[in-house]
Amino acid sequence: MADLETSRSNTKDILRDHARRLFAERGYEGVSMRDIAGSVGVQQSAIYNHFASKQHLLVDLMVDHMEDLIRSMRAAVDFRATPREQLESFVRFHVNYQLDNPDALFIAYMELRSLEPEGRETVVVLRDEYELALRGILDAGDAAGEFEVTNPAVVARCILAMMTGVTVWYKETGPLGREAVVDVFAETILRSVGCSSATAEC
Amino acid sequence: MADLETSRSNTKDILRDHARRLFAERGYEGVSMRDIAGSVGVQQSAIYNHFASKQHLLVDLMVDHMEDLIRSMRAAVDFRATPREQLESFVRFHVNYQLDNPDALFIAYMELRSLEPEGRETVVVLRDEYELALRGILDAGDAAGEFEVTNPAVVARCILAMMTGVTVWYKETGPLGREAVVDVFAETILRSVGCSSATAEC
DNA sequence: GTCTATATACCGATAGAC
DNA sequence: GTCTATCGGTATATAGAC
Repeated sequence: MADLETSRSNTKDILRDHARRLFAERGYEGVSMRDIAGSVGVQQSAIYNHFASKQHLLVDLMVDHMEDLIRSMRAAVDFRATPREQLESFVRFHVNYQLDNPDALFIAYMELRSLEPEGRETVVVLRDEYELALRGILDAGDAAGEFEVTNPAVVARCILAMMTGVTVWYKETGPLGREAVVDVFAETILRSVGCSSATAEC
Repeated sequence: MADLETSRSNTKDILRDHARRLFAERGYEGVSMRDIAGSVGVQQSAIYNHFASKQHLLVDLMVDHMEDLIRSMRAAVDFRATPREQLESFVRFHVNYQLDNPDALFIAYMELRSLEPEGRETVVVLRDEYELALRGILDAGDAAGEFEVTNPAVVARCILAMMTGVTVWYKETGPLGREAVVDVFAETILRSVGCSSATAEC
């Protein structure tokens, strides 16, 4: 299909790319349809040929992102491995994904409040699905005696919050390389569940 | 001073309380001066008797919050104690403060982008001061051999992100008590620096 | 599918009466 | 110090020419 190859450069996709960046930078409420159109180089009314409203544009971005995130996570984590290996894979996947797609993840985390009830419910279901995958790893590790986790539900949210925050401060141009950051996260999080690569426990 | 006793119920303080809640719920850009005034029960123009602009109102909220946060942290953490005790005090203080003042902390974390350069610089200095206090504890513990921290600067930010995220999901009315949440944070974070109350190491 | 022009509503901020 | 009234500007969304 030739269409698939050129779909990345059609107006709709370009609009999505610019809207994603602007929403992440200034927030949904802080960006106008004129801002998005101006960034792309079209008139404001042209957006309505591709999205029914500003709200539909936000929902489109968030749902597509969550579906891609879950799909990618499932491809990156081998759920037949040991809980320790699953957790390390999950963390390394998530931090890398976060650094590759900082805007999409930041929006998914922050702009739930800007969604009207219908779209909000759809996104929350997807977010819970992702969170439950991590919680399942913690539960399994706890049951197998590999981890020491007082409360898997709380710890899962702590771990996600810690990782999601990385985009707030990490700059690719800074003194710290990406691999080093990923390593620190993997080590810190494995330690936090009582499981360190430096100990014999795991 | 009788003035101090009644200052909590004057119009300016009431405006601050309502603005803080609304900014946290919908974001700075998502709240209008009419929204704030309507919530308090005055006309929009009355706000300008107390704050020069919407931006001044935001800066006022953020600076006051950061100063109170730092003052309270210094009162709660005994910097003559061992690094382990300092870290546990810091974490327990922060999570409790976060649960007592979820809106103020959420705004300080999220609305830096809504600040114009002048106010932004003021708030960033205060935020760095707070972050450096935590980083100092990690450095001291690392130097004393009590902690295993690969990169104190990164870990300090991880710990803060983890704690700041608690307000996103924690509901006081939920199944988990506040003390239990604070305990999980203290335990998880001490573990993440290679230091657990269950081990002989600390 | 993009344009210009416009409808309708709301925005932050100010002026002046009381 | 709060009110009513209003200014100039911008918001989302739509209509209709091309």
